[in-house]
Amino acid sequence: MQLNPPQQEAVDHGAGPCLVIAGAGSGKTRVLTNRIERLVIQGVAPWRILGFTFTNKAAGEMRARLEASLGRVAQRLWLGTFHATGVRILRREWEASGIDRDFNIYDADDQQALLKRVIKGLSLPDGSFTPQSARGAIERLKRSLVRPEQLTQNADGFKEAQLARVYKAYEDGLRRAGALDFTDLIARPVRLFEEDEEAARRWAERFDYVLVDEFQDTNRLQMRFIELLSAACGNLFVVGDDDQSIYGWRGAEVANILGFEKQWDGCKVIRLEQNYRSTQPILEVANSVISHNSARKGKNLWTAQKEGEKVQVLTVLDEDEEAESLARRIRAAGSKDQDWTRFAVLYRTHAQSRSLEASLGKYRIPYRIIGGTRFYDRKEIRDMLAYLKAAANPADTVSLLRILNTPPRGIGKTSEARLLDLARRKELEPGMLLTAFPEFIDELPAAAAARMKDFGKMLVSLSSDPSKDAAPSVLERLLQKVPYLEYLQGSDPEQSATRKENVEELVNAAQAFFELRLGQSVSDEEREDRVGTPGSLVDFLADVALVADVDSLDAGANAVTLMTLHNAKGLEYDSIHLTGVEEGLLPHAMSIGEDSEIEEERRLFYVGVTRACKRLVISHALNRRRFGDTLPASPSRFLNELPEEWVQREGEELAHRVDAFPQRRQSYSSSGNWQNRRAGGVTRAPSSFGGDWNDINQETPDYEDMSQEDDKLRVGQRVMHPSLGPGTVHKLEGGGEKLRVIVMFDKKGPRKLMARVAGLKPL
DNA sequence: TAGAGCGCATTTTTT
DNA sequence: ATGCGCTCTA
Repeated sequence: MQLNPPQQEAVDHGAGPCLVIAGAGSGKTRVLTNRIERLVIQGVAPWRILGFTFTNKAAGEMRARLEASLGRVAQRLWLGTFHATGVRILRREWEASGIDRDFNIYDADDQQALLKRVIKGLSLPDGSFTPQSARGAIERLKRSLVRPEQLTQNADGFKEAQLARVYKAYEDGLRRAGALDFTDLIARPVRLFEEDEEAARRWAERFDYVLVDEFQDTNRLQMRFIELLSAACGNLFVVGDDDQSIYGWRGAEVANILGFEKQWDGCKVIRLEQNYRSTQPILEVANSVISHNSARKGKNLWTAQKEGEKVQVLTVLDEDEEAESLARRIRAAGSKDQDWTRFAVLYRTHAQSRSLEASLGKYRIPYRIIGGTRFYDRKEIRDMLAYLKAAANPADTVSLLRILNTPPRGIGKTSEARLLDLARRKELEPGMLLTAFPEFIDELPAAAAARMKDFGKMLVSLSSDPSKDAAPSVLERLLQKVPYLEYLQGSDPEQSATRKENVEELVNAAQAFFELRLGQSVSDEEREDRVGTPGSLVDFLADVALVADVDSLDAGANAVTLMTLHNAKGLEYDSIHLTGVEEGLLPHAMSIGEDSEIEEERRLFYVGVTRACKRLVISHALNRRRFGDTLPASPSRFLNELPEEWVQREGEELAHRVDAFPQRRQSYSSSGNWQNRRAGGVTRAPSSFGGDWNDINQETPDYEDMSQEDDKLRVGQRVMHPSLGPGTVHKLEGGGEKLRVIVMFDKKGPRKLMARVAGLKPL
């Protein structure tokens, strides 16, 4: 398909700043990829092009497309999220930034665990901060590049002085654990550039073209980052849609896009208003609703697809009926060709997925959920990762405390408190006491001391060198040494099966990651951004830290997709069911009041509507369960903003029935059962790593057998290769003449070799 | 120290 | 409804 004139103009834009206002479905991804392609073809070095995307997945897809047209050079493009790019820079600038080269990344959960400990330790008056509120406040400060010392000096009032203390202690905690939080990943490079002119110039001069996708959702800090990195070339090309700005709560500033023209002299503005995705009725609905917003550039999407069914608006009695009717519709529409990937069900909050899941399960429609409790957020996975992180870095106190007594090993709260106290007196991290200074532990009561020393030994034995040991091997050793699976068994039987599966998934993910690295030869330049030997524990942990759930959305699974409106950004489906369009939910109760917040909710609605290609069903229930009991719900104000000629309403008469609002309804699904369906129905992408590892035998290596099979090579043996250097045997495959060996080389990472010709010498 | 039992807040959205 | 943190008992 050919580009239309404004698209072509954007692709061909030369030097200088350019703002592309790209309406929903107007082909902005095509514009971005074609533009990068054009630049490279005209001779711009790929590594001098810097592109920011909103998710890792978007970056991956863009790179894949470019690889298809440009070939391998596309791998050298700087394409990624702000966070991933920040990490890349920090891996090279760790010294100048005053951080560890192999810094840890703390996510929201880790941050809160740390804050909880910090707040407790400061003994502030009557819980003036919850971990959540402190995290929010600190994040805002970091986004404005305010450091703890500055806040301490300029604290305005008692409350802020308290916050300054929390902030300071939190930063100390991060530093001692060698960790950065998400915001640091951008704030630290920005701070470096602002304080070190030379570094700022070095990095700005690295890039000839800077491109930003989803520009409407950038915050001030990210904007600063962009400015600094494009300062030398001035070729800043941003693409976005002010009507789709839905991350204001996370600090995103629509002002970045609304004021872009003014900020950048000689900025070219291009508008993409032809929509290639949706039919006319859908677009009419979208346009009509969004026109009620005032803070916008204003545009009118149009489509050549004049045919199309009207948008349906359904009134139903309650959420169970909503789920039921939606499942029936999907069943009817999808049973012909059984292609479930064409359908998506959207909602405002994750909690709404429960009844939807129940109905889909009942009708035997395969589905998967994006987000919610993300894979890497599950307790069992976090526990496993905490073990791995603590093994890699015992000073990571957040991880260490998480697993100190999980599974229970007789180190309870009292012992933990004593350990922390001892650590404070010795000015060492608790993990360092346990792993490196066991003699100090003897100062504690004997019984607990013995258990702690055992724990420390176990931790040390997991990996002799985390930056060289293969990630899957360490994980296997962990499962051998810690009776974690047995511990799961103890919990409620419904859940324990699922949890075990999840642990297996993690083992698979580690394995897949290792196999992915096996196939990659890493250039010296790329190695600068990496940490640890490819495929090693440290490498794995660094990769896992940045993964979000949308990133693992596996297009292969034939299933209906369930997700929040936020997760749906950038995606499209033939048929969209937009559920729970009620006051209090969309717009959400938390955002009713402020006009600007209502407008953001309206944009969220708009995003939902514009995901649909052919069919859009919007539903609202007259009763909704909240916090356990059922309350009446009124239709969303947005439903009054629809153009009636393009809409077909159904079930409206329900609202006038006397019995539509019963005092209190019992939930009629037999309680507790949806868990079951969830476990059966969810098809989870195995991991974020797309590596092809089918040809690899996944069995757990059997150490005994291997040593009998070949007396020279066995798993775990140290070997020397003429050109690849020293390494450790990771796995043996096949036998006799065909014996192949996977070796984890200290410098080069994993390689698969024919044993007969590899010329390996045992060490 | 661990597990049971009770009261309480929780649900907005996520890189 | 559920999950967490707190208290109390074995």
